[in-house]
Amino acid sequence: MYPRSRIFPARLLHGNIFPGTKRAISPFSSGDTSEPRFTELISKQHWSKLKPHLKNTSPSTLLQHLLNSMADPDLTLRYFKWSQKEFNLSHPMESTFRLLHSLANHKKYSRMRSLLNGFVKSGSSISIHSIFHAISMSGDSFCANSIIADMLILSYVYNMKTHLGFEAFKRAGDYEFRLSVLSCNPLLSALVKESEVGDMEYVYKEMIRRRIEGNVISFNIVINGLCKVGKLNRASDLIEDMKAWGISPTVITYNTLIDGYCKKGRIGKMYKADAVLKKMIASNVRPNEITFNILIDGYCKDGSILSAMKVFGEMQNQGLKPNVVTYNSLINGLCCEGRLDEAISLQDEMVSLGLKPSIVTYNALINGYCKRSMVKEASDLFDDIARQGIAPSAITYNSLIDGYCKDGRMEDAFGLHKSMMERGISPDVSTYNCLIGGLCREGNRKGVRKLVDEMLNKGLRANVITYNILVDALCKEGESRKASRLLDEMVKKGLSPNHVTFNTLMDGYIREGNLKAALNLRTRMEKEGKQANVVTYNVLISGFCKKGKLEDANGLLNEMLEKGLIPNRTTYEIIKEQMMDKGFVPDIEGHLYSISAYS
DNA sequence: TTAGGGTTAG
Repeated sequence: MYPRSRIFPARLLHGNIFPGTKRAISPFSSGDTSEPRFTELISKQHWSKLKPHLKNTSPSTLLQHLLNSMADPDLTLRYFKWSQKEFNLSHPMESTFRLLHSLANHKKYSRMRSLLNGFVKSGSSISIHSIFHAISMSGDSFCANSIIADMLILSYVYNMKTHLGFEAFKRAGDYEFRLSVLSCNPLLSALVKESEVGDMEYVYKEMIRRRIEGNVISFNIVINGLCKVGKLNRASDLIEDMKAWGISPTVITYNTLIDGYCKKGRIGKMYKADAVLKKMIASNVRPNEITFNILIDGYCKDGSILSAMKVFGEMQNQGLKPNVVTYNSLINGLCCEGRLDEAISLQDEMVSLGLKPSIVTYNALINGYCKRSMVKEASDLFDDIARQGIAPSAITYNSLIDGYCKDGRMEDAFGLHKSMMERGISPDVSTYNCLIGGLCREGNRKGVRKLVDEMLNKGLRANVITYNILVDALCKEGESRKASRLLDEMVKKGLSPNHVTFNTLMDGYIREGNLKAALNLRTRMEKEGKQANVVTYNVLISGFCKKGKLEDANGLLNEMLEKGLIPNRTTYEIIKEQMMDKGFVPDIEGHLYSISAYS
């Protein structure tokens, strides 16, 4: 059963093998009658009696002997753990894997997991290659090799060392270790959570190539990953693929795709989400509470409370009970539209149904008050929830801090920042973004610099929003050149500028009359795969208007409509104030009438 | 080991 003859030359096992160890004092040397005594001491955990013997023999030597003597792996493991702790040492990796092989051969899987967890936690800098080499050299059971490798990957993932788990997954192919869904699914899931969707796709493809049998959960995770990065068609196709593999999509599969359309879909996304719902029903998969919650939230975020309310009614017609999440989505939707009275009525309704508002409910309401400049009400609600014994979250603080900042009450905002730290809630990047935004509005450059330094000193990294705030502030101060340097800096730091970044800087160029720079920036943005959106068009149309190039502005307007982009209030204000009031009637057939709706 | 709600930027 043990591979010693193959792996370890005989002379290593039977001779005086360990440097500094004399044969005479080796506890298991041949003819030594004390072997049963040692195993007895270990099994009875008489460590104090065992310890004196380890003055002459190194703890690792004893471990080697236990492994060679084919002692009960439980006993060896017990000694392994005690000796590591007692002598604050790490046994050689080879011994660890010989022990793992022994445990695998006895099907002691939970013991293996715990041993591997310890190995992974010890954070050794040994390469995956060396580890896998050690695994294959310390046992001759092909099956045990694979089980150890599988569990090792799982340990990496559980200990938040996903990159090592991924590396091990890649290398496992070279050693022909056969992995299973037990490690692959958690690895796929961790990669999605860490936004490493490219790596997730690699794992998925390799699973197929290596014939690792995935299950419905594997597909659900991959579909979720694809949805998170907006690859909705691919996600949709995968549902067909899984059917072809004989795996039936579940309610979770469909919910994931519906949520993908709600959150990442483009034009007509709610129509597409609804189409998935219909397909799901046609496949005899019944929607559950979560399906309805996803749709309700989707309609709310799409600005259609009316549709959300219809779905809310349909959900109840189907005999499904709305829960806290359902109400939170609706309350937040109403708050975002400034319909606070209705939001509060819904809160009353949920309480009357026996549902307890959560911190998420209160955060939505606090934010709603702040957005309508009702900072007093927001702050009263903040105090009220504290009195109820509900712990505010970082988001609660951030919402109120932002409310104070936008109200110009920077002292109060910093007071809350201080008190959140006193309560043990760490300010995050959003907290700093709110405060930095407040100081920018005041034109307090020195304060901004100090705050950015404080944030970085805390180990927090500026994100895209931080940069966008700073870019905007510089543009508003007429320093678009400096702002463009910030754009380069963020790219250098590995952040990818988004629509807001480009549109803000474009707006800065337009303010300074530099239409050419704005148009160049649009080209750069599209080269980077970001198509102009409504805000981009508004900025550029306004830029042309300011230069008196109304025909060009009209051309852009048509281009925007042809792309299916829906003009917003700002678009119509530009049309009215910068075109029509100047006697130019834009040629945008059929769309002109909408202007009256905004005026 | 898989799905849903709350904060910050144009």
